Amino acid sequence: MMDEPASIDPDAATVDALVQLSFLVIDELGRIAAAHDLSLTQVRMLGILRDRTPPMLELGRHLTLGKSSVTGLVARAEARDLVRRRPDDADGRGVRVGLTDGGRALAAAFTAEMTARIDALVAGLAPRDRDRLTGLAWQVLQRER
Amino acid sequence: MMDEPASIDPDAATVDALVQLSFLVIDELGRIAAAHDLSLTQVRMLGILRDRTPPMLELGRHLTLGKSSVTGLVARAEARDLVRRRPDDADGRGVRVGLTDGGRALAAAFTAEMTARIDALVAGLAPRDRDRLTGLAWQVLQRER
DNA sequence: TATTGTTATACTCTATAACTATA
DNA sequence: TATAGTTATAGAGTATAACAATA
Repeated sequence: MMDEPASIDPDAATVDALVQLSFLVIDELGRIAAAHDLSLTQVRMLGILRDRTPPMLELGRHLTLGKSSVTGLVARAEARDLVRRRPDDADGRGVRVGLTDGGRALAAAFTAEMTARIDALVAGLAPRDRDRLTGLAWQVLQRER
Repeated sequence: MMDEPASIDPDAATVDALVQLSFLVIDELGRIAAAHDLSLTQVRMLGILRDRTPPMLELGRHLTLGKSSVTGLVARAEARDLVRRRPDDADGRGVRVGLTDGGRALAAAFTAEMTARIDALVAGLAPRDRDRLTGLAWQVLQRER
């Protein structure tokens, strides 16, 4: 559930450790986001937009959100001058979303704080162990694509 | 941000891998929860209540939620017969929250599905690597207490 | 007075359905 | 007719402030 004691299943310890670590990491990200008055969804949106200016639907696909959810998300971010909506030149129905300078700065600030915080989390590990953890996490991620 | 490319910082790869893996794990848990019409918060609450019958404020402390948030959370779960509220014998102001049989069954079902899903995630790792990952995750968690 | 909990209120996030404008 | 997006509406989650009852 997230604070299970290890039990009969020999892999329960693995599940446990992974789930707890994941909650820890996501909580940290949420805390950093909240300090900037952002939700994790807003943060993810800013991250996506750093190297793209997608139409609304495509942005929604990246976030696994329906189009009306994206409308609201973008509207709130636009009200804070973090993103901008422009009509799509190629498609008269389309609207493309892009970062403003302020949005870009906020995304950069978040990334910096996130890196510092996660680095601090693994600071207790020996460099070799840090590399092992990175490699193992990567292996798990690779199989999920 | 969650899909950063590795870059200058030698530890960026570690941050990246950890954040992405965490989002993956939490997303999976969210999917399982959603399949049972539960939010992650509801799931966490059920997990906490498996071996406790705490007062509202204490439940809120476990979830890092304010008391009014807990009131709503518990009210919705109570409406679905997952939890029950009882006056606290020891404190006339207090209300204790506990699982119903249905809530307990749902918590157990969730745990089983979660274990299966996370096990599947790490199924690609050699047993020795799985143990290493578990140990490393644990090391990180230990230092955070 | 301090503490436990609920109520009132408000805002974000998400979803479904109906609607508009363009393709 | 199909697609891109918005609007209307509704429910969950969270927070703050005001309030009730008990300590």
